Amino acid sequence: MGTRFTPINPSAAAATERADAARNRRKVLDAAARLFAERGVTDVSMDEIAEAAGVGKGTLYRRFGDRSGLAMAVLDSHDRLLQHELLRGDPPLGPGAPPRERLLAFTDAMVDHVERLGELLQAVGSSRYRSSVYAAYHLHVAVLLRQACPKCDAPVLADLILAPLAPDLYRHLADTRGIPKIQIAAAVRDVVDRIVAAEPGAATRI
Amino acid sequence: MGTRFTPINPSAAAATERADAARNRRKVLDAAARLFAERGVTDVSMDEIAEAAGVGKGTLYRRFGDRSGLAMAVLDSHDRLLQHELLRGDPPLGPGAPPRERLLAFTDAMVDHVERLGELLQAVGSSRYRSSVYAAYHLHVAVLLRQACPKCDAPVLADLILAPLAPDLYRHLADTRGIPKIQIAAAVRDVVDRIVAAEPGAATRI
DNA sequence: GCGCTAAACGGACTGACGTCCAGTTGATGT
DNA sequence: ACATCAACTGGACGTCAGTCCGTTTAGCGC
Repeated sequence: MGTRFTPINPSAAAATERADAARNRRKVLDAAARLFAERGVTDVSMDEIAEAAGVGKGTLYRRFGDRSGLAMAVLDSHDRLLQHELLRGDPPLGPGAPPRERLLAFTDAMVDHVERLGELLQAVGSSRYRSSVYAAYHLHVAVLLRQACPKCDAPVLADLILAPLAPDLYRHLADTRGIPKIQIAAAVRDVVDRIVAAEPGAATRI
Repeated sequence: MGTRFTPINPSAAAATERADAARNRRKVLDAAARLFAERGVTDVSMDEIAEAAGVGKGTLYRRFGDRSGLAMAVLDSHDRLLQHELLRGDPPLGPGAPPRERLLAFTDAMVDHVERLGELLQAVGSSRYRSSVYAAYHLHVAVLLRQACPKCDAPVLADLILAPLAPDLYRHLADTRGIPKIQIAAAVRDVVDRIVAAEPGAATRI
């Protein structure tokens, strides 16, 4: 009687996914991405997405849990791309550069990410913190921090470094306060730089 | 035909507030505070609050705009208390201590604040950034930053310092990850310290 | 005291999220 | 091929946030 399948982790479904289920998942993701792009994330209802995808509401909710989960699934491909850059891309974003440079490249990339996808990220809301995507970014920062700043409390500090990149704050700064992206990115760089710079000789470690 | 009164700023109502309106405002705030405390913020519906307060739903929404606005109004007294400490309390939280010490005292106080009121703050959500309360905290930090770190981009940096104190993140760290409050507070202090410490001779300015 | 009017009141109404369950269908073993 | 069953499907339904508008009332000038 418990959960029969726990559709927890959405996009990359488990090994054996029934053909119709896979088809419907794609249809929903495509319809959602299209509607979100056309009319803005907040102005599209779940019913409309189900309708546009040609599936019932039950299906939609079964696969994606809730609105937040659907938003996460739509984001997934973008996040994978960025994760790929972090793990296998060219330095300084990818491996090979000193940790400080990689951290700075990472924050720049994240500012970009949030700039482009802020609306979707806002739709995800606080459940993002419990997602594997967030965990991956967190791990990335924590590992670099441990190298660049061995005495730091890297696991917690990593969250604090990610905090300024929260979509709510970013959109407040960019949209409401009208601060240009460059200036925000520079300020974030500055914070990271100051955190890491306190550690002497941290810049030459490859 | 426009907005007839713009009940924008809630709690401390404009000079001339009709007696029945004031009475109802109190009744709603009291009922909301009680229900929130008894059963948790997320488990109380707006209808229940209206019912418990003995007013109609229209009244509730007229005065507070939406759920977020009501949460902000309930928070207001707590925020006033903290603001009072910042402006007129004893050092290092209040005036008289060097800016670095005041900043550290402020972040400690905010961690406390979020620890106690996190649920309500989460109910407020991202509209908090547009509130006068946030503006006040922001100003406080920005002013101290300008003293402690003249070359910094204080206006933006102030937001970045406030970001780690976002209730979503705090509750994730504290509740989901189980990190003790002391450790979180220490990490936040550490960040601020590193931002400010880069500025030589900033610690002796009163 | 007595109308007058702007402001406040309250509950019916709308639309959206998320649940539930009875019916359907794709995969698997024989 | 076919039976079997777990997994999937879809739309009716419940709940709740937020809106609308006809009714009521507090404050005010006379």
